[in-house]
Amino acid sequence: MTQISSPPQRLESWIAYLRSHSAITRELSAQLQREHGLTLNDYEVLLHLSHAEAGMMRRVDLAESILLTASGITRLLEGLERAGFVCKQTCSSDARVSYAKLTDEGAQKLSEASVTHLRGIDELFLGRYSGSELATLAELLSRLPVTGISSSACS
Amino acid sequence: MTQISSPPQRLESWIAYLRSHSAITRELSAQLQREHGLTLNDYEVLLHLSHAEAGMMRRVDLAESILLTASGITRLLEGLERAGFVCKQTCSSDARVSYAKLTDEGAQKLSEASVTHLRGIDELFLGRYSGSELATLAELLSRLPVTGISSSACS
DNA sequence: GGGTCATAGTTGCGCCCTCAAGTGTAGCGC
DNA sequence: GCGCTACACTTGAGGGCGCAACTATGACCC
Repeated sequence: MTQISSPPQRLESWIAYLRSHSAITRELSAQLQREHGLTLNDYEVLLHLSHAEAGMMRRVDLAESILLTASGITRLLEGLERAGFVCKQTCSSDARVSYAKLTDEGAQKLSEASVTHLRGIDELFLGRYSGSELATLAELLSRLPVTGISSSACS
Repeated sequence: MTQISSPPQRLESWIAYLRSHSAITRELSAQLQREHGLTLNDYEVLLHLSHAEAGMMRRVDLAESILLTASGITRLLEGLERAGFVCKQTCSSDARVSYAKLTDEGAQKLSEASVTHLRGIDELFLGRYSGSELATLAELLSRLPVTGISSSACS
């Protein structure tokens, strides 16, 4: 058993990665939930929509951009639609697709939530590094996979 | 809206962090599930137990070490007990605590799963960096929070 | 037009996890 | 011994999400 009795040096960064992610997202998620009633993924969706042309995206693209499955997006948007932050929009040229469109309330909500959320991210993540360290980190992390959903997404 | 219309440079590492984690854990989890019927957390539990004195730990300590709530651990261990990989052990000096103890089958399972899993981690994470990069990464990640569960966390 | 295949989206089912509330002990001051 | 608080753990309810199966459309070919 000595073979696994002590975590190899190599694994340390992996473990730190896992644990930190768990701790940080739990905290950020709780914050967002408490103060704005949003999930981390809710927030991400609003954010992506706000960056998109005309504030709308195809559901499938939305799914890919926040790394959720198609069904995940359906349910997530369900909640956001009920809350009035996004609305459905059909596509005239292809009846299969439907867009999710950010509403004014959604944009409003996003900008409110952004304040808290960005502060949280800063506290728990960004604020712990200098500018150059952040750049290093970004470079290192950018080598990691970012797909994994269906689609083969030859991104 | 221009205020959030383009993700600030600062946020890039945060986004990479989120996305990579999502992609990697989904893949590893699927791998582990497919080939061994284990969750990522199942695996972590077995691993922690294998490192522990006498192969056993208090449930509450186990919870903290894999960043799960008390109830999460109860349910997770439920599954592992049913599968015969861990067993319950009472404490003679304090009737409140019960230990989770790694069984021989559990140790066996762990060592089987380790092969696949370590390979997966290597492919998706470790293998993308040189030794010194790994050290840098480990150092950077070690500055992030690692608690957030109950305990004090009166946040 | 009628096959065949790819794609967008939804739904049923089930897992994992959290939160809040509840049970059974332990320890402490009286 | 009797309350009181602290702690370890369990349970019930509910949410988020993935997987697989399904529907509806579009594209292509004969």
